[in-house]
Amino acid sequence: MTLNLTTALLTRLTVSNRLDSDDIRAIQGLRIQEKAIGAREIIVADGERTDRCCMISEGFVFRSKTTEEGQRQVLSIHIPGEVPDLQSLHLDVMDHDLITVTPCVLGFLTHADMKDVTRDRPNLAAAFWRETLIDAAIFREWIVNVGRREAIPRMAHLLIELHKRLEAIGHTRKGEFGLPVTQVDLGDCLGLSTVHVNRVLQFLRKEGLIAVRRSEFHILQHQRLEELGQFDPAYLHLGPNA
Amino acid sequence: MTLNLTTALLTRLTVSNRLDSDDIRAIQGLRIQEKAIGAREIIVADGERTDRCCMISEGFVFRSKTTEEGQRQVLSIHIPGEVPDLQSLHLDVMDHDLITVTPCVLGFLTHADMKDVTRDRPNLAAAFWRETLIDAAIFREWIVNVGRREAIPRMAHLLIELHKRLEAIGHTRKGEFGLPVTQVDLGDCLGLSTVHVNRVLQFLRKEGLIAVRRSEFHILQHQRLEELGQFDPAYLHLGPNA
DNA sequence: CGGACTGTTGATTCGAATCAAAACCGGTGG
DNA sequence: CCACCGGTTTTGATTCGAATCAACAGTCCG
Repeated sequence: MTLNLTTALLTRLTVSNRLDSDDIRAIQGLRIQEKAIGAREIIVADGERTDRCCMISEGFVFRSKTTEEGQRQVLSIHIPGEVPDLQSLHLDVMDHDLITVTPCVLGFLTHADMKDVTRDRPNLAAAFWRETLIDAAIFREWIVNVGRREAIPRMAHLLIELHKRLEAIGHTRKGEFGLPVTQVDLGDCLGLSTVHVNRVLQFLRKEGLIAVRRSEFHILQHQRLEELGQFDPAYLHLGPNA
Repeated sequence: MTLNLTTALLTRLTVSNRLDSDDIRAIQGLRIQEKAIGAREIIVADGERTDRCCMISEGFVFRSKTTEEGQRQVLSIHIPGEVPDLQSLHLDVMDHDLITVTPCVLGFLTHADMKDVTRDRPNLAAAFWRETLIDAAIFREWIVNVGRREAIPRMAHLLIELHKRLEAIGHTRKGEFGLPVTQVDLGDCLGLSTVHVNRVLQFLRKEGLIAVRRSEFHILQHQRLEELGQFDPAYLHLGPNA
């Protein structure tokens, strides 16, 4: 069932890139090795070398680092269609962990194949390069989020970002999206303690901005939440290059 | 005097990339428009579109974002030989500011030329791609720094990082390096207030770890400062891909 | 000389971490 | 079916790191 894998990848790629029919055919021709994997499993660890990239077909994946004191910081949340370790194509050693948050279906692409297809099709090379640049843009925004925003706006910003990105690949239903993460996870994303995450979420619920039940997040007042989080979507670079 | 410009670029590129003689010739053949510019001047602003990239020949450049409340967060510090807006080649709109910290000599490369050279020489495309990936790796470490480290280790980490990067391009003299930034700047890099930056620097001086006079930083006890900052240089990806 | 940054100091406030304990939940197995 | 368990969420009390506020000293420069 490589079909679903390819579809997820193409859906995500065409959100931010203009691909012609030959590009699409080349993507469809890629060999992708499918693998289902459980929640909380390490895909690639900090310090490892790898000869393949991992595309997410279903589920959520974290990139994270853990400090010597055992404090974890999540660096990015990845959603279906993304290739969270695309950088391994040109950086030989992993400088962080890649770990599933939920049970996932992954598709593995060998570096050899990726190098072939990017050499043969400059437009695809540009598209994949661009994907890594968008990752970097999101990292930049996270630096601002963690460095300069207080807990409540920080959380608001994260939730809006996730909603926007999931919306772009059609994984939302009128403000609702499934995101099976714990409050511990959210704390690790935002550089906050679990206790404080809990209080921030309570505040946002009390204000009627969001509703959460189980792992379903529901954004009730988009406008107000975006203002609260000082959200400007420019950094997501959704939509193809002009 | 395009010679100095090209030298700076090549010095930096060969720190992290293996270039063959044809690659080097191609770089040397690039048209670079030189421009001297004062301190605290905006090179490209958030929201702008640009059709060229900016290479630093001399001086320091910040990438930064400013929140609605006027709080600035510095995203990265760039040193001679780097191309801090290389991402503009594939991201049409700037999502942050690029601003000089000191008087600088810059070299501008048109996107058209960059696209030509990367299309013709896949190895150079990979090298430039890799540069942007190393930028992203540094962003990731900054997320950890700002999100999970307290003020003193955070500062220690930044100083060690800068020393290592400057050392790689031969801009240090036994632990000393010139870095003409104010304490306000350091605060904006680290997500700390100016007052607290001052106290942290005093602590590091009192402990005999660093000495600062004017804009000259001197790292007196490397080992101890690295331990204090929990520094692991892997993320800098110095040295070419294995 | 005067003015504008820059660096320094002390007092106070505040946001978030930490500590500690309870309530809740979903699954497991008897 | 229910008791039990581990992980998660919630609550309250307390501590702590860093921001803020407010001066003041030092330095550079026109």
